[in-house]
Amino acid sequence: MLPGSPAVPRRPPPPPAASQRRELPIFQARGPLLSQLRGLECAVLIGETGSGKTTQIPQYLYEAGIGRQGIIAVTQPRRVAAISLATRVSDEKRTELGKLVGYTVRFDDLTSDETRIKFLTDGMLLREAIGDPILRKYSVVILDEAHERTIHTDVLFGVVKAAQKKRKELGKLPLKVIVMSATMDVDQFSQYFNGAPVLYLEGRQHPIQVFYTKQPQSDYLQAALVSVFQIHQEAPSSQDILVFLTGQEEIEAMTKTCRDIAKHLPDGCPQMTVMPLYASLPYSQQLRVFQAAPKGCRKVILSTNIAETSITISGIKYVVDTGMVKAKKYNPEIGLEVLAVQRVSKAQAWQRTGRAGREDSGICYRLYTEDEFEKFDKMTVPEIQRCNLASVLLQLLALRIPNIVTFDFMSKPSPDAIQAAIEQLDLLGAVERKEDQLVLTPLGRKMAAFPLEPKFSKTILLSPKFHCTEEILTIVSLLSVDSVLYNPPARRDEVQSVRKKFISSEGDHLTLLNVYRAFKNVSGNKVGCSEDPRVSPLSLCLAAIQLSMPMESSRSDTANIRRCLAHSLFMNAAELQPDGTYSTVNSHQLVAIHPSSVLFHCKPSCVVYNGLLHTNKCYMRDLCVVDADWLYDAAPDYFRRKLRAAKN
DNA sequence: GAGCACTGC
Repeated sequence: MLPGSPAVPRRPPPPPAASQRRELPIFQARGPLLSQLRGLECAVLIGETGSGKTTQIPQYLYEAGIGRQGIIAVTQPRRVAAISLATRVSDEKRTELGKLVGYTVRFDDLTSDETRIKFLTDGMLLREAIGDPILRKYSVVILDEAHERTIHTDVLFGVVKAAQKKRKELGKLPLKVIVMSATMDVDQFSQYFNGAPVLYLEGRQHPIQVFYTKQPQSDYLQAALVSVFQIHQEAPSSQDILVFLTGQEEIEAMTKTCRDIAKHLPDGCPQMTVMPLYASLPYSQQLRVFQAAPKGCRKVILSTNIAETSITISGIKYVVDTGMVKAKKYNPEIGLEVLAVQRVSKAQAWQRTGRAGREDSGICYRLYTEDEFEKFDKMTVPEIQRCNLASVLLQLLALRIPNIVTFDFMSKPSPDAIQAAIEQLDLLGAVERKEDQLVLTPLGRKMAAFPLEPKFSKTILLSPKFHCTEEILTIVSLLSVDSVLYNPPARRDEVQSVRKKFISSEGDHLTLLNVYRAFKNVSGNKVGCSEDPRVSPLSLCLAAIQLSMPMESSRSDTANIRRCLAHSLFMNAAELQPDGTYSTVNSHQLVAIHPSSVLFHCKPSCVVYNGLLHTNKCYMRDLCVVDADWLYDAAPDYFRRKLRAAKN
């Protein structure tokens, strides 16, 4: 019921002595590697997992005096990785974390004037670039895990390339760029960085046998179940199994089925302990996958793609890959996110396979035929080509990029997606045309200061007008933490009944506010007491205070809060139709209230929502009941245009 | 009428 904890970094194993650092495969290559890197502006470094590249390269550079004039930055897609790597490297250097070696992630900065090796999230370096587009603090930027192609890494490619060029023109200290990746996309990286040399590092991956099915499988769940129990009957009980499935619902159902079957196994068959693993699972339950099963008992982990990259489990001998993943696509025409079960890419399949060979040789069962595999896409489509670009566009404009359409993307987003993002920012009042160039308005510049989606930044910035800044800050903070109302299928009734106590007939935003107020009372009035530091009310308050916003409370007047939401979410409005369905004001799309909404069983005549998600149906999520009049007041021009369009 | 991959600022 209450906020679940974030993935707190686990303390890494004790630092290896200098001799152990020398045993890493990469140590053999130290000399030649350094002499090459010393002379290069750009390099692409390819290394398997376990090569030690992420922990050692920054140290080698530092020890060899390369880049000592500035800071060596190492970016990571995930906070946990940035923090644990910094901890690891500072231990190896036998220094205190935050001195020579430090890290910066959102709301958590452990660096000092002495810091020379800095681990940070890719998004964080991008944010720093807004204040300093040529990254003058840094002498070296290492973009790690580049093959993951997160939207932030992709934008950083363009930013560091531009910074490098600019610094050269200005005759400043050169910026060295090192792209680190697993064995894919090599040519693309090298080409993009003007033919940068590719250096290969030996890994320490163990051999993995890969098996395909002989026939295509019509039911991958059934096939997975059969595989698990076949392995279970044949393999020694100390060898654990990791199964890749697509989502929470599916994983919970399969967990139950496996447990039921495991209860009725024939004599002589080992015990089995089945554990689900997905991101919205509370942290305490996620932790269970790291505990070794008792002797004579096999661990079977049923996971989403979270175990592909974010969570590494030791002791996995068998991987069962269904070849399916649930992933988001974005349709810019109607601003619709589609979440659908689809085939993985070849790269993803290899990533999954690799999870079987971390400590010893492994075995991977692919529940598809080799012919099917050959038809998979080579790479996963980069995130920048399948999501809403409003946030990124706002950041690029804050970076004063002269022209978004000609920005040097490694993989260009579609013109439609860029256009949709421009329109979205225009509706929010964040952009304007000046001398035929798109620039931020003063409001847009303030919006870029918040580490939030533009529509939520706008809501906060509007809140003083409605005298409800305190409430809006709370609501926006809670919206950004997905575990406030943790709701696993098994405990759904229980959660629903608890939530009933706090339900507001005015919608989900106000229900969240009620929950928070109740939580605050029982937990001793600590503002910002959310266990999840990612977006705490406190940290957003700080951002608001920096913009000198008055911290007013509307107290029991919820109409003002709803007015404020209507004024910032007017482009996400839907009206009840005579036939009982809902239709969006913007594109007359047929939509429904998501079952997780407190308004699911209600029929308010007019609502605004945070976003649409298409799964089996097109659902509105996070709704607030509003007056139709407020919408018109919020954006008269917009609604006049809509009316005209409707008449034509 | 009935359901939510994964990150990140």
